Amino acid sequence: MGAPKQRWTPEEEAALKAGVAKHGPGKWRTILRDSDFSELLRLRSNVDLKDKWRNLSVTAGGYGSREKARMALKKGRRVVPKLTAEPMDVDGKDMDIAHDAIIEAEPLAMALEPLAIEESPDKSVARLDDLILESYRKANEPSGSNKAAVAAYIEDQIWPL
Amino acid sequence: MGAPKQRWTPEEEAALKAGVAKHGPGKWRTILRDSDFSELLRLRSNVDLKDKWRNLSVTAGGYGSREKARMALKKGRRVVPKLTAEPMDVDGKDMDIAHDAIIEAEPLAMALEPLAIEESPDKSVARLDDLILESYRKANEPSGSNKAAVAAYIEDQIWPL
DNA sequence: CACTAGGGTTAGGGTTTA
DNA sequence: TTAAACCCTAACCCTAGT
Repeated sequence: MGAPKQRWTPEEEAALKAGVAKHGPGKWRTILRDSDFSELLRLRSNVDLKDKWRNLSVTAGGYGSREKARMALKKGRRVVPKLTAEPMDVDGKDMDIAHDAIIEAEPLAMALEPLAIEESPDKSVARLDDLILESYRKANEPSGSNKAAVAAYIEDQIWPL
Repeated sequence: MGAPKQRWTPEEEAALKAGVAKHGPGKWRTILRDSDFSELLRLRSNVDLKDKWRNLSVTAGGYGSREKARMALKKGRRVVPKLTAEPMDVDGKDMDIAHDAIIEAEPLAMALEPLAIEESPDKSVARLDDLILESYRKANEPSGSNKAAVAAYIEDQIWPL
């Protein structure tokens, strides 16, 4: 059998997040070709990136950081076979939209000028933009410095757990 | 207040084994959809099949109740990234390997590859036949139903003359 | 033909039950 | 206490649409 299963390392995860911050979500192949990330993500396909980003979006929805309302579920006697492994509505669509709004609002590469923080009632949005800018400023200073560190910086600041 | 556990019957177990022999391990949904097994496994989900197969694999290892061959597995790293449209290796070379593996496989549940039984009615069928019977023999005893009849039924469904 | 989006399925660690 | 059955969900697959 071919693929045992590849768990995402923190470095890969950070690289993906930085890549999305730079190019925007949906630009998986672009992120993969970007020399800033191609090394760290060399073992991942564009589809892998897409799937991982989806997972991140779902878990970032709050379940991950503060999950405890789980044991409330009760189990009933099964009468018919479980049709599918969870049809469940764990789609996370809402979260995806939120993320897209944040990231796509201003792909980092174009956002070197002061961000047009038109309104953004959600303060987390403004904070996010600042953090990305700051981290990339740092990234460009020490040439050839550790990309993973930069990405990890972004990660820790934005998605702390 | 609990979910009543539904123990696997010998018939279900035999159907699962036959299904794996026909489609290979990991094709749980395929096995479930196969009309040869859908009747017997109508109360089981694809995840149930997977879990049961795992249990069988552990048991087939021959470890006593006091042995535990727990998670000694380490995570290997994939060497090359999976391509978007990965070309599957279906040139028959793998079939030979799989065939050998099956013949030598003593813990039945260890490593089976899908076999194109319908396409290649050769002597490997007889080998498989023996394996299924053997594994079935291992499955239980006392219940009133006729085990041999069940096994014969399954075999007839899979390998009709 | 290459890529992405999104639903579906599997793998494997964790949890519960008997 | 243990093992079979069941749960959770990240990772991976399939495929329509572009």
